[in-house]
Amino acid sequence: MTTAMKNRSTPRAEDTRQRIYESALDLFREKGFEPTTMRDIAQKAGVALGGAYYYFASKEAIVLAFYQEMQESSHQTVLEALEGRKKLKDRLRCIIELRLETLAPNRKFCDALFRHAPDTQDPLSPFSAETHPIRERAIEHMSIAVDGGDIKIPSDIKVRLPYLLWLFQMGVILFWLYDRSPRQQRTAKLIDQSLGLVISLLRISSLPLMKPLRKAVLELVETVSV
Amino acid sequence: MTTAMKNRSTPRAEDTRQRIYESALDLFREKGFEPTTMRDIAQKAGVALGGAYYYFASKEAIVLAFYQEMQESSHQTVLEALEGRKKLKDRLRCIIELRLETLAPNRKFCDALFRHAPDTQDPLSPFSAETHPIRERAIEHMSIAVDGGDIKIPSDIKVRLPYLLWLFQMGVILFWLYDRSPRQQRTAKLIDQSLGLVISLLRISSLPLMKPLRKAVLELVETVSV
DNA sequence: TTCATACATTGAACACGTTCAATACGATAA
DNA sequence: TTATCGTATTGAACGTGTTCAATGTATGAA
Repeated sequence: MTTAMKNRSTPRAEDTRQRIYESALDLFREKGFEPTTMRDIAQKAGVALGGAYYYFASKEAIVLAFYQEMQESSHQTVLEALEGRKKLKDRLRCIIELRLETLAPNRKFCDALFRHAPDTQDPLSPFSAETHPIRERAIEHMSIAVDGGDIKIPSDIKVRLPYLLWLFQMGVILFWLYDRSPRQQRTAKLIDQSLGLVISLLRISSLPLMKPLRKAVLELVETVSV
Repeated sequence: MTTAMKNRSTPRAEDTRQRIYESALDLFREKGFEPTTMRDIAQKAGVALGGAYYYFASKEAIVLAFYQEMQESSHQTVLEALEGRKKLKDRLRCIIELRLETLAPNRKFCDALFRHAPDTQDPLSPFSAETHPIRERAIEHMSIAVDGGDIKIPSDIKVRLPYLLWLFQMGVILFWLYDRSPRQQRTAKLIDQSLGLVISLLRISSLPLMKPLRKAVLELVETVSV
């Protein structure tokens, strides 16, 4: 949608779009998503109210544009950060912490991203068909992290593991968004503990004894995610 | 809040409140939460718009009242349904299926319950202090299910297990709410598979070998839920 | 009966996200 | 230069959830 619009758009239009986008993010960062009104955004960008809707389908679509841009611009950074790290635990931690660092200045409005999350039909849901490309790239990071890691993954769960790790990451982000503890200490603790658990589970999952359990988990994942 | 109001209220007022409540639920069931307007509700109840707000703090508060009422009225039913069932798997399935049956006619608007779920500060969140009493009763059901079940639970996880099972139940409900498959077949599958997995995990967790893993899980739960 | 008071009810008004018909603009063709 | 046409921009208007000052109403005291 965004791209299609870009093709036909004047440089001038692209400029207006950018002004609206950045005004919105500034205000979101300052006041949060809900307290910021579309009238605020339009005014700061120097356009009429309707102008904002010419470039963005809705207020939430602006946040989605941010989500998309963040995902795209993070690709290279993630690859570089993974260089030299061999332990899977470090590689996963690396991805998650990078993401939180990027999100940190935008913590006040990112909750809007999860507003319609469970509704997979909603275009703005992280699980929707519309956000599929964004999601795939995030999952790809997990895939890379696993492949270059030090832990042997049973072949049967290997296909779904990146998706599960992405889910895990989304959970951490969600927790972090609403973590009111000073300096988000609880999130730090959560990451430590849950990463340890994930690694333990992955190690254990290789035991021949665990085959039936692995299978049960996989079937469940299939049911949930198809 | 509701109770405090009840104490001082005239029978006439209680009648008005009930009319508003039932009109709202009727409309929610028919059209869903969002498409139903407070003006619709007021009109159907035969009061002015402001009247609805005299009895309910917000549109979502009406849904919360429903949630509360459902939880209260389900207590006896759950106890009776658990009678005679010995296998933990059956006991858990029983509770979950009862809940889904109760929710089924209201499926169209229950998504409103999860709208602010992750924000534990939001009074309407199932995780908030305000909804603590409702939550506790639901968790108590799980406690009863476990206690009367056929599976020996390690003492260290026994305290937190009911809470975890409640979380599990909430997850199932959330999945069911957005399950578009015919007759919600996917939810049925999910319940079967996940219950099997839960039981397997509980069995395994008793093995002495699993002590460190149990501990790791417990610490994580503590971090998340404090 | 009359008044006082607390409870109950009203509907206009507000701010919001969103829509849309009308208009301005700017590049291209004549 | 002028006319044309698709793009860009405008702001009034709509329907929404919510607020609130004003008004009505019943009940108990005098």
